[in-house]
Amino acid sequence: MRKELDKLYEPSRVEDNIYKLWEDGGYFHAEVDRTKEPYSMVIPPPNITGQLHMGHALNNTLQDILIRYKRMQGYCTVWIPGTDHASIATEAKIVEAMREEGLDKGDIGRDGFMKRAWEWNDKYGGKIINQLKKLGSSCDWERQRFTLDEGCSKAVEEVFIRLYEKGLIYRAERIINWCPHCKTSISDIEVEYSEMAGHFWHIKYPLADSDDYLEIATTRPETLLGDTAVAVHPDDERYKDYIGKKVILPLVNKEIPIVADEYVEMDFGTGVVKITPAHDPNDFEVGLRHELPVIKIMDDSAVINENGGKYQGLDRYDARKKIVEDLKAQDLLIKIKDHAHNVGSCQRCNTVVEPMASLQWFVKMDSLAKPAIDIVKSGELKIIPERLEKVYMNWMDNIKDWCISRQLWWGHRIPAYYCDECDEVIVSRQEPQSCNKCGGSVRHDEDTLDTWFSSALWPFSTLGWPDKTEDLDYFYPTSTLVTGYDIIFFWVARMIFSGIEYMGEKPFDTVLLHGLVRDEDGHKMSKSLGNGIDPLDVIAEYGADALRLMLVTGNSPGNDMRYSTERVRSGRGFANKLWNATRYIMMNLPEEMTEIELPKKLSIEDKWILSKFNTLAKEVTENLDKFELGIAVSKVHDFIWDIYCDWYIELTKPRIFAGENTDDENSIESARAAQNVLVYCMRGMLKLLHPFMPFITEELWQAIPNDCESIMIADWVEYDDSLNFKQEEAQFQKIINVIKGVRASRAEMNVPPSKKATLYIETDDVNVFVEGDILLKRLAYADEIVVAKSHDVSDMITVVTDSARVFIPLDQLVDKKKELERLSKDKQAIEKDINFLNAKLSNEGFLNKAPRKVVDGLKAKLEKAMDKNARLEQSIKDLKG
RNA sequence: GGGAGCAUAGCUCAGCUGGGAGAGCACCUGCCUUACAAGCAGGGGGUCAUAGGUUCGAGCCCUAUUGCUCCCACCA
Repeated sequence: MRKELDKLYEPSRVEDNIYKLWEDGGYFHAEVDRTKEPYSMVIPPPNITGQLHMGHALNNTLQDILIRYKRMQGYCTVWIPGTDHASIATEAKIVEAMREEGLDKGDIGRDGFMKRAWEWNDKYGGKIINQLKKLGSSCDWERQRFTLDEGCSKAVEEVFIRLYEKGLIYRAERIINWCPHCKTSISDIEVEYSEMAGHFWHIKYPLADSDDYLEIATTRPETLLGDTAVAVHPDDERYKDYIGKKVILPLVNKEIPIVADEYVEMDFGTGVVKITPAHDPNDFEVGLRHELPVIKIMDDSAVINENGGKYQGLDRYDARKKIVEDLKAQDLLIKIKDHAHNVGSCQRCNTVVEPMASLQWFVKMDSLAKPAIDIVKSGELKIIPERLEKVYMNWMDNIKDWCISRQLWWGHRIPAYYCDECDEVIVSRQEPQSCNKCGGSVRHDEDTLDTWFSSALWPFSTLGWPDKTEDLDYFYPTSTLVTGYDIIFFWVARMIFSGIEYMGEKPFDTVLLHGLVRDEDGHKMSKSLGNGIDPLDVIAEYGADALRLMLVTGNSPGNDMRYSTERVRSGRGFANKLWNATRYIMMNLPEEMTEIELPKKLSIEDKWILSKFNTLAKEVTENLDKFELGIAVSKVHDFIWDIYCDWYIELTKPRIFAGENTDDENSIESARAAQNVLVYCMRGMLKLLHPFMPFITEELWQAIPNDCESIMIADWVEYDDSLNFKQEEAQFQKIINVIKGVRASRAEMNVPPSKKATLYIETDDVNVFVEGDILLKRLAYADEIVVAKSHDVSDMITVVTDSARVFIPLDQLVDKKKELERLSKDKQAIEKDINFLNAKLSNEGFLNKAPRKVVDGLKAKLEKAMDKNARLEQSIKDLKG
């Protein structure tokens, strides 16, 4: 007995089982197969602290569509999953958890902390992986990786050492961004700037040798504690005479020089700038040029340190307040002006970052950036959409050295060792016993590396690098990288230069960038706003397929989209539609029909749909190859709903019902043909839809007669030229036009379907309409069809198409005046068309320059319009009698 | 300061190499027609932001303008 399908599709009852079937069947895993073309992707590894959010859902839906499509096409596919240790985010969470127990990092020490962190990873790291499965992601779970696992760590260490040996990694004192909350340095791109209302404090800096003073404007008065000079522009006439003299630093009462530096802009502020080399990147540069001392005035928590004199121990903002008060008291404050300026905050914790001079590790970017620019410029590595290439280029062109050391414990520890005796720096794979220069004792660098340092290696570290593995050899470079445009700098760019540097080859052929998923009102979904929608809730209520469909429909590369419950619902509606279409097939399929084969004798509507399906398969394939996923899925959706369900299924009903309980061989044969075509097209549609909606298509595939045992839809749809029936398609369109015309007329007059009528069809295509007799009866609500070259009738409702006139004898409804009005209206419309077409076709410029195809298309249209017009004229004449 | 995107039906958005404007939802009318009322049939609704230009032809290409959004940048 066949499994009977329920009336409603309930995704929650099938999705988990289906996923298990795939996993158990090893469907997602592929060993290297050199007889096949490889297609590989690496997942953007979600953070172990993370919860699946809509961004992940979109990202992984797109990837899953691509990998399933390629897998079906017969590529040897691999999609490598994994997670990111997310050093700063994870460490922050653990510290927070510890705080609740009344502990801090110092209490438990580095080893104790690491133990906790690994426990955290064991406990929560797998969570998001399971959530990805709910979405249907067909990752190769046997190849799952973690940025801190042994292999990835080995890759990180190898890269660090190689770059160091090449002179591309160096350690130096530079101004870095310091987060006083996370208590670590962060890189430039981890700082987010926002405009804030602030002030300009105009302060007197008295000259040392006179009563005169210089007026200085600053937005951060507290930094004056670290001033070691003031600067003016060398060409500034106002201050020329002051250069080389000294001012007395207010409150600190220390003499500092007045220097000339072109960095100062004469037109801005007062034209005099205080120089605080330890707390401003520009001032740091000025300081280097003038050999100024670098005085740090804050500690790790942005509290004023011993260099701040009486302000020591005050938080930076309290110090600001106090300093302003003191300046005022000493009559050194000239004025306070409102001033909006950009303030940088830590991307993780939103604390205002403090620029600070600090000894850190950096990656030298110049030589790494160049080939990474060239490879995109040359088109060897494609970025989709193309316009985002500019964003990439702009960043790469202006790239600065990358601060990679972090004062955190959760991460890859920097493989550098320092000699206590002679300050020798040793970078080595193995911990040295003693200094190789002086024999003194060494200590390991306390710091770890930026999380993105390890993610940058992801496309090859996951394939086994630095070992020469078969996976690496076969699958690298990977094929497509799918990620959000918001991490072009953090990740994409760094993977590109890393791939080129270490592998000598780009990390992927194509980057497919998508946008953000916003909430229904267009706002960014965020935890702090509390407007995030949990994909798992959506999946539980509507099914993963519905969510996936919503996410991919109308999605175009690089564009943001809005989450829409309404559209998820229509996704579920579509799943149900497909479910019921299959249900219809199975309800009407004889039990003994377990295999299908396209019959030799196909009716006109069979050829019509097969031909249309064939075109669909071709187009969808083309769209997918161009990464036009949204367009592809719309086409499949529309075909299934509008062509297959609304037309073809209805067309099979009269044939299938006629084939039941009868001995008539023709009827049975016709019913069988319909059944075979129904299943044939359903198979094809399920295949085309499978990458987008894998669960329901799999479930239905197993319900219909298919050529596989249990596991999937193994292959993609092939375009089949023998199924191209252009002529039948055109002919059948004539029948459709008549059906539509009749329905429209009847609807206009509120005639219920239950009221049947004879249709008198007047046409030159008698055979076509005779063949469509049985269909017309059902779909155009007729009890009888009379087809002839001409009919001599009167007092009937008239429907005119481009190939026929149809007369409907609904006597009591016929109102000559109204009929005339309706036909005249039709005629007006068609005349407008004809005028338009004639105008175009008599335009010489158009005839000479437009492509042949377009001209021919319009000519054909004109011909049809003229046909229809002639019929309308005839009918109007008849009516007027 | 530099750069990018968006502006199309009441709402949310497609529109792939320029060839007579599309979908979903909403709305109106009629249908429980033996797959589906989460449905079916029929229908209304758009100066494609504005102004120029290129072209036989522009929602699409060019220029300018307006409005919204985003990214980048050290102006103290």
